[in-house]
Amino acid sequence: MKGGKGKGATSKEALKPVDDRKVGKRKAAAKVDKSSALKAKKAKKDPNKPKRPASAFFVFLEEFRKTFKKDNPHVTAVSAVGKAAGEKWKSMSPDEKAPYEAKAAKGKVEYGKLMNAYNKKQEDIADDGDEESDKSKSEVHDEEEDEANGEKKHQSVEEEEEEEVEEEEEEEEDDEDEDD
DNA sequence: TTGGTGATTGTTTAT
DNA sequence: ATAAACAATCACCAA
Repeated sequence: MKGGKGKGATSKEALKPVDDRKVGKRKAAAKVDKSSALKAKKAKKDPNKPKRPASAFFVFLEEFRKTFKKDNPHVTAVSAVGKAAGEKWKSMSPDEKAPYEAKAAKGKVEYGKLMNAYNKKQEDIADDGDEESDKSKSEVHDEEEDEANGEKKHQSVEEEEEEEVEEEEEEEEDDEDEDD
């Protein structure tokens, strides 16, 4: 065993300082921390900034909400669904989560493409320093094509799914008759 | 009227 | 590598 996979890194998992509800309200903090972004000049909002893909848990959560709502039409509290979903999520077996993870992984790939385009744009803006009006004449057509085309993500895609997960997701959209 | 909060976990990103 | 923030959702309360 020479190498051992231990790797230096702290083998100890002492990470997890924030165990509790986490920052509690990141929202509030986020607002306040604008300084980090506007430390430069103006907090430029990134309209192209791709939102983070839903994690496996969120994918499951969406569906779970549906079920939960059906069972508890009265309960509409987000916290109620979150707790129930989290509890069940941990109770779910890895195989059950597999399909959710698969979808999440896929979304992650697309996110990589968006990031590529976004990243490129950021660089473009950075070039000027101030994005601004005169640059606007450049116009931004959706420039996300070649680069995003089949760009293999450098991130190693571990395909350790020995289990054949049916990837055929048949979405039957049965019209739910909205009873009038 | 508007929007922020609450709660879950996972992923993403920046330092 | 680690810490922190953020991803969706929906009803309610405060200013």
